[in-house]
Amino acid sequence: MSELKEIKEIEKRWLKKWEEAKLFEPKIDENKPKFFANFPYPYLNGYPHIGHTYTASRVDAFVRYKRLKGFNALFPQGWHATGSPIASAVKRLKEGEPNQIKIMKGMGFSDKEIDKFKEPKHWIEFFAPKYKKSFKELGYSIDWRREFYTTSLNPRYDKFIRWQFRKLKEKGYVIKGKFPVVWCPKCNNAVSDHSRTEGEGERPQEFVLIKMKLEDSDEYIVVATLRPETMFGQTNVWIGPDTKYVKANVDGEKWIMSLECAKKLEQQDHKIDIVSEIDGKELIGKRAKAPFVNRYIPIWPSDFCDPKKGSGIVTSVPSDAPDDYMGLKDLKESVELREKYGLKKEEIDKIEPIPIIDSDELGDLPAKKVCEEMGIKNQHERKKLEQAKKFVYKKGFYLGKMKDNCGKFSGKPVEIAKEKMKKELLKNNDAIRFYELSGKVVCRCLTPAIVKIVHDQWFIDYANEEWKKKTRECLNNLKLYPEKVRGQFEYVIEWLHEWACTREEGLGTRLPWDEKWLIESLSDSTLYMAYYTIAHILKEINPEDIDDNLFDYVFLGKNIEIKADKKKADAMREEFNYWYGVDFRNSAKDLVQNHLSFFLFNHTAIFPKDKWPQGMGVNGYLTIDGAKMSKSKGNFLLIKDLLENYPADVTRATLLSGGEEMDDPNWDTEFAESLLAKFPQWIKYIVSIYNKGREERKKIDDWMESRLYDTIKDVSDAMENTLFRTAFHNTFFQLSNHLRWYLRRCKNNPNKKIINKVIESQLIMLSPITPFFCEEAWKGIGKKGFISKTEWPEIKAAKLKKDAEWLVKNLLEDIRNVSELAKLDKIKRIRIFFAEDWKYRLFDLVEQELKETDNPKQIIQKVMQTDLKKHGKEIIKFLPKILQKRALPSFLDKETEEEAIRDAKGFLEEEFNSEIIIHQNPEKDMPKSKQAMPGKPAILLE
RNA sequence: GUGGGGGUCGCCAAGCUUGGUCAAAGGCGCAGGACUUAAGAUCCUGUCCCUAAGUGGGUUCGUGGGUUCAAAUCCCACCCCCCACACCA
Repeated sequence: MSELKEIKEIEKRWLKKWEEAKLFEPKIDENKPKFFANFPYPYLNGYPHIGHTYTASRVDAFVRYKRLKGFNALFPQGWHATGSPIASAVKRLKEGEPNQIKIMKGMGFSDKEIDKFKEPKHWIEFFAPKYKKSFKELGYSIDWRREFYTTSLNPRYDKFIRWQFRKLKEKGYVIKGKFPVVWCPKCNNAVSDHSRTEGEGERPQEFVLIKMKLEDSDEYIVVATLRPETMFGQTNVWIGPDTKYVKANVDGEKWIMSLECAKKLEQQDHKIDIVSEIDGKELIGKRAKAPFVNRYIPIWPSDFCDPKKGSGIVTSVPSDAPDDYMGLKDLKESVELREKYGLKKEEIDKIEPIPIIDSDELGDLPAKKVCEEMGIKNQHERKKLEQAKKFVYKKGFYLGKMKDNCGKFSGKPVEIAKEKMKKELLKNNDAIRFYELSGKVVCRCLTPAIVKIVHDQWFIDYANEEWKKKTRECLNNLKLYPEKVRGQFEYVIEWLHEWACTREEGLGTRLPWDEKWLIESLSDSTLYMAYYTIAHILKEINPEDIDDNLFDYVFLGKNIEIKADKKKADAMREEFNYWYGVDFRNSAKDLVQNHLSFFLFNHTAIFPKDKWPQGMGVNGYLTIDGAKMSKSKGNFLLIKDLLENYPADVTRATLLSGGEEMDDPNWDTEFAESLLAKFPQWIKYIVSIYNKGREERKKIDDWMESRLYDTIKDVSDAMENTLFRTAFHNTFFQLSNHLRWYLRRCKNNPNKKIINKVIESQLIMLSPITPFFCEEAWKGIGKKGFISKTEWPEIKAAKLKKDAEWLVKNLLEDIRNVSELAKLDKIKRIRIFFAEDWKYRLFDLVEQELKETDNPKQIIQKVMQTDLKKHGKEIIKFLPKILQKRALPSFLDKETEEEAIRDAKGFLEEEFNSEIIIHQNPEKDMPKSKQAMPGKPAILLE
C-alpha cells in the first residue's frame, strides 16, 4: 500500500510540472500541423464513473501520440447540463421526494449539502470540479483554459447556441410542425418524464381509429387498433356490455365510443360534441361495416373492452389476436353467455377465424396456435394473454406475409403491408390517427395524463435531401476509427428525419425566436466543438458584447460591425481558423444514430467544407469483468474510488487493453491487479539496466535492433488507427519478451547503444498510455525535458538480412526436450551436427522446383537427374515425406546457420552447464548425426 | 425483419483481405521449478490428446457441405450472440 502511495506522490509531482510548463495549452503554430480531438462532454448529474473514462482515455492516448509525432495537439473539455435530468432532480429535491433524497445520500451527501442541490447551478459548480479533478488525476492532457459548461447559466454558450439556431433557421433547416406529447389536462402542460408520479418512459403510441358504420344508420362505432394489417381478418366487434359509451358529433359525424376516448380526441385536434350516453348492451347484436372485409359484422359482448383504452370498442381478429380468439371461443362454448345476451348459437358457430397472415412457424392462425400451446382457458387469463399477444405480434410483424385473401396487399410482408393499409384507411376517410399512451402516466398533480397534439413544435429537418447529400459528402471524406462503422453512418443518414428539437422543461438555451421553448440536449451539442477553439478568449468578453455578428465575424469570416473588442475577435478568428475542423471526435457506439450524425449534419449546414469534421472514432460500451455496468449489480465504479486502488497509469492501461474497435471493452480487475504488480517493477527494472553493457557490437545486437524496428513499425501502425490494445501489448509484452531474450542471449552484457535505444523507445511508445511512469523513468534514465514532448521513435526497416535467432531458440528447445527424454542425470557434453552440404543443395533445389510443380514424383525425378543421385537411397527415405506437405521446413544457407549456432555456443554452454561441440559434418561413428537437416541440426547428448 | 458487428485451443484475444512455414501470436489464469526466512515481484518451464533420445501421430478454429494437392483463412447453406431501428439522454 505504501508503494501505491509513493506512486500517487509521483503522479502529483508530474501533474504539477505539466501544469507549470503549460504543456497542454498549445499555441497557434503555423509551422506545425495541428490535431484537434475531443469527445462528448459528460453530464453533470453525478460523479464521473469508469464508463466516462474509456472514451476519454482513447482521446488522450491519441492526442499524446500525435503530439509525439510532431503535431500541435489540442484536447479541450467542457460539461453538459442541458436537458431534464438535473432540472428534474432539482425539482424533486425541492418537493422533498424521498427517492431523490436517497440517491443524493447514496452519493454521500449530508442533509445540509443536499439543500444546496436545490439550485441547478450547484450541480454544475459541484460536479464540474469533480470531473476536472478525476480527469486531471488520470493524466488527460487537456487544455483547461477552454473549459465551459452549457445552458443559459453560461450566457456566452447560450449566445453561441442561439446563433447556431438562427443560422439553421435562416437556412430553412428548422421547421414547425405537429407533435403528440404527454399532457396533463389539469396543469394544462406537457408532463416531462421526471414530473410524473407514475409512468416514467411511457410515450404516445400511434393507433388507428377505425370508423364502422352501423347497419341502417348514419352512426359510426369506432374501434382502435395497433394492427391495421389484420383488418382482413375481422369477424366481429367486441363491446363491453356493462360499459357506458357516448354518442357524439365528431368533425360533423355521429360517432359512438367511450367517454374517455371522446375526451382524448378533443385534445387531438377534433371537434367533439357529446350528444348522449348509451349502454354497451344496447349495441349487442347490431352490425357494423368493417373496412377491407367490406361487409357488416356483428357486435358481441366481451369482458376485455376497456373504456380507458382506445375507444373501448375492439374489432375482433380471432386469427391473429389471442384476446379475440379466446373471446370467440368463450361465446361458442358458453350457453349461459349466449342466453344472457340473447345471441343465437348458429350465428356464432358460423364465425370462424379467417387466416390472413402466414406467420412463419406459427402458421396462419397464430392466435389459435399460441393460445392452445399456452393452455389459455378463457378470456380472463389476462397475464398469459398479454404474453401471447406480444409473442404473436413479434412473429407476425417481422416474419409474416399477407395471404392471398388480402386484396392488393396479398403476398406483401406484414411490415410493409401495415404501413400501406394504414395509409389507405386514412386516405379513404375510414380511419383517423389516434394517440394513446404506451402505459399509464400520472402527473405530479395526481391527474392521469393524456396525449395532446401540439402545433408549434419545432423540428430540425434532417429529412432534407439536399442537406443529406452534403452530409454524405462530409462522411465520404472523413476518416473513421474503425472504418467498419461507415455502413452504420450511411444507414443513419438515410433514415434520419425531422427531429423534435425543443422541449418545454429542463435546462438549456431558449429558442431565440420562440422563447417558450428550450432547445433539447441532443440539439445543443452538435456544433460546440467550434466553441472550444475560442472559449478561452470569449471568456474575456462581456456577455453583453457577444451577439450574432461576433460569431459571424469569428466563425464565418464576415467583415461586419461588432460590439466586442476587435483585437480579441481577431484572435478568436485566428484560433478558429487554425484549429478547426475536428480531427478526431470519439464516442461510444450508441451515439452513432444520433449525436455523431447530428454533428456531421450541423457542420455541413453552417461551416464551409474546410471546417467540416475530418475524423470520428467509435468504440463499444465498457463492461466490468465481463458484465454490463449497473448500479444494481454493484459494479458501478466511480473514478475517484478506482484511483484510490490503482495508479492512473494502471487504470489507463487496463482500460485501453480492455478492447478495441467496436468490441465492448472490458475492465478486467485481474488484469489490473496483475499490471499493478508487474508494470512498476518492469519500469524500475529497465531504468536500472539503462546505460549498462559493452561498447562492442555483436551479432545478437542486430537481432535485438531488428526486433525493435519491427515493434516500432507495428506500434506506429496501431497508434495511427487508435488500436491501443495492440499498441500496448506490442510495446509492453512483446518488446519486453524480446528484450528478455536478448539479455539472456548476451548473458546480461548487452550493447549499450542498443539497450538504451530499446528502453527509450519502449518508454516513448508507452507514454501515450502510461504517461506518469514514463515521465518518471525518462527522468530516471537521465533525460532532460518531458517525455510527453519528445519525439516518437523513427520507423526504420530492420537491418538484419537473415534472422537466424529462431534456429537458436529451436535448438535450445530441442536440447531441452531430448535431455528430458534421455533422462540423463547430468549432461556432460552436447554435440551438434549440421547437415551435410548436399542436403542444403537438395533443399535449395527442391525449393526451386516447388515453385514449378507440386507433384512429388516430378520433383524427385528432377533431383535424381542431378549429381545428388548418389545420395538417392538416403534421399528417398525422407524427401517424399517432406514433399507430402508441399512445403519445406524453414532453413537458411549452411553458413548462416553455422554462424548463428557458433555465435550462441557460449550461451548454450551456460544454459545447460555443459560442453558444446559443433560438428560441421556427420561423423561415421555417430549415426545420430545423420538426422541433421537444414534448419534442424542433430543433437547428441553425452 | 432491415442495417451493422461478431462466434478461434479455461478466459480475453491475434490470425481470415494476400490458402501452405498454424496445434494456431500475445495476455490473463493455472501448474511446476529457481530465487526468497516468507509472500509478492522477477526469471525459467509447461498448459488439446496420445506417443517418445526429439523434429511423429490424432482431433480442433459456431454447424454442415463444397473448391483445392492443401482451408481458421476461399465459396454455399444453416445455427447462435451483440447493437441500432429514434424524439429517451
